[in-house]
Amino acid sequence: MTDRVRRRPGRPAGGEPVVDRDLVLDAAERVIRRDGAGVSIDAVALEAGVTKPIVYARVGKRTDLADALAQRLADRLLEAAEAAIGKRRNIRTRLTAMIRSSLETLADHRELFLFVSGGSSEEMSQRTLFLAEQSATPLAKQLAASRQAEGFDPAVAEVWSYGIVGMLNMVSLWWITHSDLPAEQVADQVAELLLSGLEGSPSKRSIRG
Amino acid sequence: MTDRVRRRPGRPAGGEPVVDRDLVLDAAERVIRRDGAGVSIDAVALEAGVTKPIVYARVGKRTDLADALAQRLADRLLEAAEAAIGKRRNIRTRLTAMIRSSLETLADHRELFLFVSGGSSEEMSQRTLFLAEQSATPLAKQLAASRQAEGFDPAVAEVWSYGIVGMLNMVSLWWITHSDLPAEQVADQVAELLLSGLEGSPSKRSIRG
DNA sequence: CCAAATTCTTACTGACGGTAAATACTATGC
DNA sequence: GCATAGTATTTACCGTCAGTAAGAATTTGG
Repeated sequence: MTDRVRRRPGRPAGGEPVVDRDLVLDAAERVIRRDGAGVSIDAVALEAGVTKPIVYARVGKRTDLADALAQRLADRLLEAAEAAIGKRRNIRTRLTAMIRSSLETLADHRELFLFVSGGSSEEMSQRTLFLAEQSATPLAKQLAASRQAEGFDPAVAEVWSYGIVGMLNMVSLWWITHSDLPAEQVADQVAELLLSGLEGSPSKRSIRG
Repeated sequence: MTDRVRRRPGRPAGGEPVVDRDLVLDAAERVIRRDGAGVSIDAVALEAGVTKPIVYARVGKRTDLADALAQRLADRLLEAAEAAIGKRRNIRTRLTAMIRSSLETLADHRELFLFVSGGSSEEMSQRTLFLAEQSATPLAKQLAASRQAEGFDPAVAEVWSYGIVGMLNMVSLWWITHSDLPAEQVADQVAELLLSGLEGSPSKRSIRG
């Protein structure tokens, strides 16, 4: 696995690079899943069967690697959410399904999530916001539209979508690392808060304990 | 300031340690505020007028430093929130004041916030959760009590408080780094979402655009 | 068959977290 | 007073890792 035979140096036949960017990213995901979020670039290179400068040539610095993996994670989150929502029409059902799929997807990519969420200070906040933005933008659009349709001010959409993403982010982090409640229950509770708020009419619905 | 004259090695006169833990932490805050969240331990030591091993002797590893500073930040957040809430009784007013003070406190300690939120993956999540827990626990207690009084299941309190803290966290990060809306307006919007939820009765209140 | 272009590796640098060992001072016993 | 023990501090070091420069191996073009 890690002691894969290394290429000899030299220009490869056919004028094609030995590994392309996606293969490096795949390898990065594998090794992060296996060895945790603290992997070194050397470990990624080893897993990909190449050496460090190749990783730099294909994907760039560590920050760029994290950005690229964040993009992949965002794509997967979006895809999973769409699949989970499916043909449901009820707003609460849709929201709950979305939250639950988000929880489960992040749990499935636990170390990748930690890798992407980690990093040093400035870079990390940029990336977190990027990830948030990816998830938040569709949300914000939908929110703005529906708010406007109901006569609300749509200006809340931006703040709200960041807020919602942050809520999901933190709950996921907590759930993944410190809780063993079933995903369904957590999703229900978050959906309840998001839909009805803290003052939500008490008689409206009972929450699973 | 940084070119402070260095002591020669040896036990200092008077039998008193040269600096205590709090002085090191103060120095760390100063240098983080000045030079950003990416500071090295050497820089902290230099700012404190001592050398690296002293920093390790007083506060421990980098993680411990971050933990200690997170604790300070949490204290400050709590203090500011209590001062801001003051004698207000209305729940919406209280919540809005709390959110606004949180935004402004974090903006005031921007780099410190980034330092504490940063760090490497596993450590960072621990600390984020710790910070969240510090802020969330009082909230959770209050929530549980009031929910129970209204006939709700209080089990939502834990999930909700992490969710609320996450929302605040992300909105703060976004606001600090990417927005120039007035704090008051952002606080209003977040409070609206938290109190009434996405489905909040449209006629209830108009939001400042 | 030689030269140019390309791809990859070896080998290095610089910075930083963390620690061991040496150094300088105080305090105590005789 | 003087040696001895003890402690606070610095110097000097190690290992790791991100990032890069220089060189080796191979193919393509003439």
